[in-house]
Amino acid sequence: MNAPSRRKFRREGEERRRQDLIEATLDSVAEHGLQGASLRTIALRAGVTAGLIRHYFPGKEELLQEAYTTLVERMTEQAKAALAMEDASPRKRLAAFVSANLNAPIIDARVFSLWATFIGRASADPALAQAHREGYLGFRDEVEAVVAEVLAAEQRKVETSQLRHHAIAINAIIDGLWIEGCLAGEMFSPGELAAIGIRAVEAELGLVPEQDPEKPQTSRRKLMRLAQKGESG
Amino acid sequence: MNAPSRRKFRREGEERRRQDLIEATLDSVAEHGLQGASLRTIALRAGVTAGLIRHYFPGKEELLQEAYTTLVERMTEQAKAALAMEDASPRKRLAAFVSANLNAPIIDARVFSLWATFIGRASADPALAQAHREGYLGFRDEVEAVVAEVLAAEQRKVETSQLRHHAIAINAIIDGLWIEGCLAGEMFSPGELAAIGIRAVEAELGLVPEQDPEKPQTSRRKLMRLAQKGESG
DNA sequence: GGCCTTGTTGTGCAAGTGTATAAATAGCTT
DNA sequence: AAGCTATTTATACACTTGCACAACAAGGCC
Repeated sequence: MNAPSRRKFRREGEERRRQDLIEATLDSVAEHGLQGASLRTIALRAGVTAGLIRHYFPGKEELLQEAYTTLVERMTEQAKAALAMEDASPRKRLAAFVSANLNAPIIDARVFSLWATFIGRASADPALAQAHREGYLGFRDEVEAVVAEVLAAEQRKVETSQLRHHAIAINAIIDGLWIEGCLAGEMFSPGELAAIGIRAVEAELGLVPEQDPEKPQTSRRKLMRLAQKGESG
Repeated sequence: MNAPSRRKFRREGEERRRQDLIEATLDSVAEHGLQGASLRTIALRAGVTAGLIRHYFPGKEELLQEAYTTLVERMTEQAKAALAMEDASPRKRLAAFVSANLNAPIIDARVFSLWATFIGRASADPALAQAHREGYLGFRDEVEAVVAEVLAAEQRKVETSQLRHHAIAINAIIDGLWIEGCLAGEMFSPGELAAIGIRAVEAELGLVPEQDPEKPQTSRRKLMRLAQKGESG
């Protein structure tokens, strides 16, 4: 009779369990920060007991590192996916890329919380720092590639240093707007951030605003004034 | 003889002690994150014993909140200080503002680590979220004010919604570059980030690039091409 | 069915946590 | 010099933490 009644359990495949544990870790960190993400909390969320974690990970630190790596991969992968449209014009692809990065699901409070929590430790933890840098540089390279295509399509030649500067600036625009959207999404109407971002990116590249059929004179006048000032200076 | 030899101590003024404890808290968080910032660690750093903290703060949470408030105040204050130059032209002031935000001491790994650590908890902690929002909106209002001055000096009229969009975009540019500089300062040559930022901001506002005495034709040609495209579109 | 491997649970432990509170003493007041 | 008071130390406590390990049972294999 009242045998200690051990908890029933199922044996899951290794890959599945590891992924569940990583997901539970990310959930815990997003909700309660690194301090609130204890092995017991994580295990509870994953539907297992704490001891099991040690069977898949050498220690807590390794679990957190794998969780962060997973997060970075997921973020960059999602972001780059927006560049996949092969057929569209470079300019349209760039706009789609910016737009995708400034809407759900990339604009997301949970992901931002995770990003900030981990990145805050980057200056103290070389492993985190490197994981970030790789993700960042990969992202920037993608940006630089599209920018090069856009400028080529506009038949404009720029030096490589200028290209790099464009990529850095555009990356900053996207990052900055991403943060604002994640932290205070309700302050912006739907699509507003994307519109701001696209306009800012195109301004950075010196692209002529697309003709607005409503009032085409505006941009024409603006351009004339620009040219005039150029002559006089 | 061997009396238990209690530790010697000095009585400091309340203001001084509170400030020391807050500074020790910020140091601890910057170095080891929220998880590593225990009362004992903080007290050790401040040169007191842990029990004393309870004499100045109701609990750990309140100490952390005051520390974060202090941090935000310090950051926004420093940033706004760059706008103080009353005599310069609006455009020069804007450039100086951008430049100040993209150089030391505002570009600083420790401050960034603190910012990220705390902001990562903002979506879960309403108090942190509000502290951030107030600081952010204050900053953006400053940006918007300078932008308005700059555009007025250029005799350009823009709607208030457009003004807001400019401020949001410029804010994003500064934030994004600030992050890049804090996380990977050594990837940029001195002044490079500021140069990128100023150019991006001026492009956002549609300001004509300042005439480069070395090769003035370049920008003139560029402007002519811009104007031409405007005519044809 | 019975066995074996190993994924999984449960318990134990030392170290560390925030909080509470008693004891001591620094420095002002008189 | 003596006394007071409030700052500061020190200790206690209940609780959590990461980690180690022994016991167990799930599910494949023969």
